[in-house]
Amino acid sequence: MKTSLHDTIRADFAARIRAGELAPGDRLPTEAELCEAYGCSRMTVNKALTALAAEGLVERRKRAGTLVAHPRVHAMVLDVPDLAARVRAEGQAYAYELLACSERSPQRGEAGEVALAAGGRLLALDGLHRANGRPLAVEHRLVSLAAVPAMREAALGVEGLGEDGPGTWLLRHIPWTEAETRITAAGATREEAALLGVAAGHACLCIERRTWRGDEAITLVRQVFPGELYDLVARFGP
Amino acid sequence: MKTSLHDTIRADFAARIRAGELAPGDRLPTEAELCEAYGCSRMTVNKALTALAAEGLVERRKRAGTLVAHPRVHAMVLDVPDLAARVRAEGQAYAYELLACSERSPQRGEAGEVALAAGGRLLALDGLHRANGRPLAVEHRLVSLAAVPAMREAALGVEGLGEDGPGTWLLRHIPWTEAETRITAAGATREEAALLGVAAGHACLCIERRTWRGDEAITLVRQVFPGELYDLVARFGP
DNA sequence: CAGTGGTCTAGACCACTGA
DNA sequence: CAGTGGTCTAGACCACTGA
Repeated sequence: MKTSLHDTIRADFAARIRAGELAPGDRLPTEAELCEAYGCSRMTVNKALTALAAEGLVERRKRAGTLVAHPRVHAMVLDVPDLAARVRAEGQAYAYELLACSERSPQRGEAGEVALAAGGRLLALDGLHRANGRPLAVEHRLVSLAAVPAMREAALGVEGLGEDGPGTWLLRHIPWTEAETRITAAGATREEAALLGVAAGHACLCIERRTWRGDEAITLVRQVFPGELYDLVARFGP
Repeated sequence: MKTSLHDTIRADFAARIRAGELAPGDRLPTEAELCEAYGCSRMTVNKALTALAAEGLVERRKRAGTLVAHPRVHAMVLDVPDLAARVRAEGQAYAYELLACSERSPQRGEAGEVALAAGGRLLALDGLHRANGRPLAVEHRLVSLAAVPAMREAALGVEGLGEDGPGTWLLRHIPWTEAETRITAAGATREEAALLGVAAGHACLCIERRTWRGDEAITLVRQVFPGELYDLVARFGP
C-alpha cells in the first residue's frame, strides 16, 4: 500500500505539530512554498493542509497563511460501543434479561416522553444486562411505536428481541442518525440496587441516550451501572 | 457568503441521508453521473463525496461505488470544556481554591506516576472548584516538573496560578496535543465528602484525565463531582 | 493592494475489485 | 476486465484581509 503524497505531507506536519516542533501560532509555509518543497501541484498541497485544518491542528486564514492552531479542550471522541459487543470484547458472556414490557401513552407533563411518542404510544421495556451472569446494568427504555411499529411484535411476539436485547435489535432495524448522550452519577434506587446486587444509594454511572432518525425520535434509554463495573473512555489525539 | 459548489453537493446528500430518503447500503450516483447532474468537474464532486466519507455518512469502495454507511455507535463527540469556562457559561461565579501543594518523587509501584514523572519529580496539587461559592469538585493533580519546570515557580511563588487554578494555567502555558479521559462513578471518600459537603459514599462522577504533548506526559488529574451537580453531554449528528 | 488561501476546470493515469 | 474511485497536474479566477 503506497501512501499518497497529500497524506505524506499531512502526516509530516501533523507529526511536527504534535512533537511541539511547531508551536501554536507558528506559521506553516505557504501553499506555493510547499509546492516547491514537495515538487507537486497546489491542489495536492491544498488537500493536505485542508485535512490538517479538518483535524483541528491548523487554522487557515487568507492573507495571514496557515497557522498552528491552539489546542481545543472540547471535541474528544467518546467510544460508546454496543453493550453486548463491549462485554464480549472482554471475553465475557453477555445476556439481556427482559424484566417487564408494556405499551402505554406518554405521561402528561413528561416533556421527554411526549416528544418521543410524537402523538403515538410508547413501548416501555425494563431489562437487566449481565456479564458472565453477574448483573452489569439496569436498563429502562422507551421506544416510540410511531417511529418503530415493528417493535411491538418483536418485543411481545413469539420471535422476541434476540439474546442481545432491544438496543441491539433497534440498531439492526432502525439505525439512528442523531444521538445525544448524557452521563452523570447517581445513587442506586432501592429497586435498582436489588437488581444489581448492591446497597441502595451505591454510586452508579448513569447513561441516558436519546436517538433520532432524521427528525423522528426513536428511543430514550437510561442505563445504570455500578461505578466499579463500568467506565467510559474518551480520547483526543492521533 | 456564497457557499461553494462542493459543499452544496455534500449538504444535499447529507440531508437526504439524514432524512432517511437514502438508507444504509443504498448506492449514490457515480462521480461521473454527479458531474453531469451538477455540471461540474470530477474534482469538485470528489471533494464533496470525500467529505461525506470523512463525516462517516458514506463509504466509498472502488468498483462498488459510494454507499450510504451503516451508522456507527462509537465516535460520539464529547464536550469537555474548561471547568472555569463552563461554570461561567452558566452565569455562576467560578473560583479555585488551592488546598495543598507539594513537590515529591513518584511513588514506587505507581506505574502511572512513574511514567508521568519521566525520571524527574512531580508537583502534587490538591484543590477545590467552586461555583457561586458552593463546592463543585475536588481535584487531585500531578504535574510533571520534567515537562513543565515553570509550574514550580507558578504554584509556589508569589505570582501564583491565577484565579482559575492549575488546569487553566496549564492550558495557557503548555497546551496538550493528546488526552485520554476516563469517566466513572464512585462513592465519595470521607475526605472528599467533607470538602464537598456531602455524606461519605455519596454518588460522585469521577473524571480522570491524562494529557501529553507529543511523547511527553504533562499532567494527570482526577476530579470528583457530586453526581447531581455535574453531567457530561456527548453528541452525534449535525 | 499584494499575498494568501478557496475554489474550480478538464484533463490524465492508475489500483482495485466485484459483476 | 470494465467500471469505479484515488490521486495528481498545471493551470485559472477570485475573495478576503492584514502588512
